[in-house]
Amino acid sequence: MSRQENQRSAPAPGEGYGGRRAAEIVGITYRQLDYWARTGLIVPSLATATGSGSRRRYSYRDLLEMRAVKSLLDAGIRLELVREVFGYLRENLHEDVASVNLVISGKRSVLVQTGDEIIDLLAKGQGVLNILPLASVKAQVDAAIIELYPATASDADAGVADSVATGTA
Amino acid sequence: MSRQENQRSAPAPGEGYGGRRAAEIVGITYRQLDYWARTGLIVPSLATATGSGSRRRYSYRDLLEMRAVKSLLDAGIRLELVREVFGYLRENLHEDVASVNLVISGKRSVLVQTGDEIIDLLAKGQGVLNILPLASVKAQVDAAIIELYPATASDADAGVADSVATGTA
DNA sequence: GCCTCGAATTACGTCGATGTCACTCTCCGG
DNA sequence: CCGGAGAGTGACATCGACGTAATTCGAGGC
Repeated sequence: MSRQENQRSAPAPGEGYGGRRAAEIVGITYRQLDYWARTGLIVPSLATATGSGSRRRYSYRDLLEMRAVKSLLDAGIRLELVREVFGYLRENLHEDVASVNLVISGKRSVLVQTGDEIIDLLAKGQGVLNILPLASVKAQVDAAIIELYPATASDADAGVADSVATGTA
Repeated sequence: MSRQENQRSAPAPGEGYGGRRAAEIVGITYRQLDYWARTGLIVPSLATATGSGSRRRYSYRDLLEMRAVKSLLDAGIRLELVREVFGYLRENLHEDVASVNLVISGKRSVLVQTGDEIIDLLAKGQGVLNILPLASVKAQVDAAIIELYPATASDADAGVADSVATGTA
């Protein structure tokens, strides 16, 4: 939406991330990436697969989404719920990725900034709250890129390089 | 642990809840109750099954635990994680059920009282937090008992009858 | 333009968490 | 003491979310 990243028939090499690379960076298996792409959970936005032998191309933003999915899975959340959430998340996710928490309350999802809002939800809501700090998602992706492919680390937009110093692997 | 509720060979009729009843009150299918009992997730504490034709007997506390499980499932959490959590929960669950929140942070679980503690966990933790208010669990069980079987409603210990007024079904 | 390498695809298997259904056995009332 | 109702059991099927292995086919190097 900001750069010239509309679907191009031939993305420049080195632009975006291939399937295997993306899976490695995010920390999932290739099979998961493939399954997610086929079932429409995370479709590569630079280039989708067009048959055997073609290449998927994932944007940096795609990596963030995939990492968010993995974090939710690691937290014991079913993929089914993740699917529902991401419909909402994609519409409401802007550039302020690093300062927002995703809160899943039953069927609804909200993006909140402060912890006080969470306490509000806790007081009013009857059920379970699932909270994902998006800052950690970005930090983990950036750390993985730098560790695995330092050359392409420029994809992470500038100004957040300081928050990566915590990643250790 | 407080009353004389050790395993008795013949529990008095009307004491505790049978399998079908328990499932109805908690709001799960009988198959789920059965599966949970077989796999050791929630074992009826008054009388376990001893073969075809025998009867399971669930205590009120069992109902609370099952309702907690259902709430977590409804929130999109995998049963596998629930199993891990309940090992901890059973050890640390006291009479203050109505004022505590269960917080699942990765592999660890904690019981917290105030919302401030949750914000602390949010700031320090890297991953997802799952929060279950136990008060709502008790409220839902009590409401269901009163609506379905008002005669046996004395099983819910006194002093909480006021908190049931919110239940509507 | 061909050839190979790597990425996608297909086919098949698996495992957990149930739904369905027929069957068996215990308990309780008559 | 006997019969039926109801509760647990077993066998089988299902569905999502992958794992594994073999197969295919586009894309870039020569």
